[in-house]
Amino acid sequence: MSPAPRILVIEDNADLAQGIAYNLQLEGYEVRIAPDGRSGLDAALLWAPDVVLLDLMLPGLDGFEVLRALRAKGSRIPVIILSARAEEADKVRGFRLDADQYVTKPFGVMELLERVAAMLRRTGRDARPREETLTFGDVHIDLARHTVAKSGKEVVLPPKAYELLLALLRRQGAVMSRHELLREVWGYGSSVVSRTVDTHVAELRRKLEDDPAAPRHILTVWKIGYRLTA
Amino acid sequence: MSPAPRILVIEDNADLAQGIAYNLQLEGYEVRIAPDGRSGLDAALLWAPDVVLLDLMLPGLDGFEVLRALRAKGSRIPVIILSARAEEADKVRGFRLDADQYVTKPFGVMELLERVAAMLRRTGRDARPREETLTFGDVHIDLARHTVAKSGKEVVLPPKAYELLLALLRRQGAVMSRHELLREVWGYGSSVVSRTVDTHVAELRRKLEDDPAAPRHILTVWKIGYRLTA
DNA sequence: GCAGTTTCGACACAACTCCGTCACTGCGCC
DNA sequence: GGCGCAGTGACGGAGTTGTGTCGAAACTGC
Repeated sequence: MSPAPRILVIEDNADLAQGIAYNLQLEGYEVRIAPDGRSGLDAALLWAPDVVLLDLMLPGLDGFEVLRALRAKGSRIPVIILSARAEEADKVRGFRLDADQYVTKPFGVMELLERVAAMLRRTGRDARPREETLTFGDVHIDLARHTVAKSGKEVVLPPKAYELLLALLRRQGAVMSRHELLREVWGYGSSVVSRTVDTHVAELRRKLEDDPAAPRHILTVWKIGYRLTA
Repeated sequence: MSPAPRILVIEDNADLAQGIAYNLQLEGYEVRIAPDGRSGLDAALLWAPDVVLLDLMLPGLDGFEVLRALRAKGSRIPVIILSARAEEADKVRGFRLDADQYVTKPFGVMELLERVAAMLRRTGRDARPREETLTFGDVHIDLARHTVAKSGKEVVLPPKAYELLLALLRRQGAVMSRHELLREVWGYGSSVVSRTVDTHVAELRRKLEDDPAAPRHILTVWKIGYRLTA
């Protein structure tokens, strides 16, 4: 097995960084955290990560400066910018400095993982003997092609439903509360409270269960949330 | 073994806080109590707990303000709100401020412990070599999946029965009075007096004992309460 | 502007909780 | 050892709570 892809997270908010790192590690990546621009830049140059997640608002050297310095040194490491500001100006500025992705906070973990995976696929660094396809029951999910098939027949899932499915699948077997799912898929700080999750779960059941009324894989756990089992 | 997860309890009711702290310590957590909003906020920022339990009605700085201040400082520590008010408005307000859980009083200790454990599991801070599965006889309980299985076959337990089972299991071997069980599972101040506990015990026996009429694990201790043995 | 998607409230329904009643069992007292 | 008393087990129905479903409104990307 070749070495795990390395992800550098440059983010000053320790809790957020930990959360991201944890989820990346779950995926089998090697993760390092840099709490400020200076150490982030050093790590990016010395540790040779395969992807950099870069917060824009950093103490000292800010994200833009880190990115500029990085490119000035000739590094072409793929950079995914994490930003609280959704402003167009920032986005343009980011891409001009050759950022590869731009994710605005709050973002869902699933979205981030998807982008990282896509990035690694693109650069060919994802050498892990990684299953590109997940399975439960007679449902197959092709991560690279972003498609879902039930007993060989392709099923079209809209973005939210797809991410919800991945979130449930990632914790295969474990219960996840509605709120937890909201955080993973919809992003932290999401204030959605109502039947939203249920609606999407219903959609998944409708499209993926043999008998949506008596689900065998996507199960509800009373007072707790949902659970997916193979 | 890595350091125990740290739990900060911000709660002005000393008895309640002590009770919660005691039970959390039993689980192996390091616990600190803050009796008001100001000291709670300080502790949350300086002591760096892994989870914060936050009462809403506090002297001085109230719970909402603490949470807001905490988030404003960029902290993303998971917060579980403890509230006497069950009103929807509060709940929405709490989630909007990015609370992670919302538990309304009166709550059972088991429920709280479950939520804390789930929270730590999610953030990956729970590095203790923690059993994810409990066993007695041919019954297995998977905490992460929130499922119970008897000789391999899954048994569906409603929330209260599940919590009751956990409560009994936690004190494996020791007798627990009905009153004690009420406090643990149903919450302090619970004034339930009648056959409630018995009913749920009966349900557990019905679903988990080979011969519910001659229980071998969930035993009655006359005039005292119940006891669970392996 | 349109088609597909997402959100969200309303309502019906299902699951669960609780508690009273009654029968029964274990225990002590005579 | 029988008798009465308290405590427990079993049962079922009323009430509560949480979930599934549906449809309309808001939104998004093209």
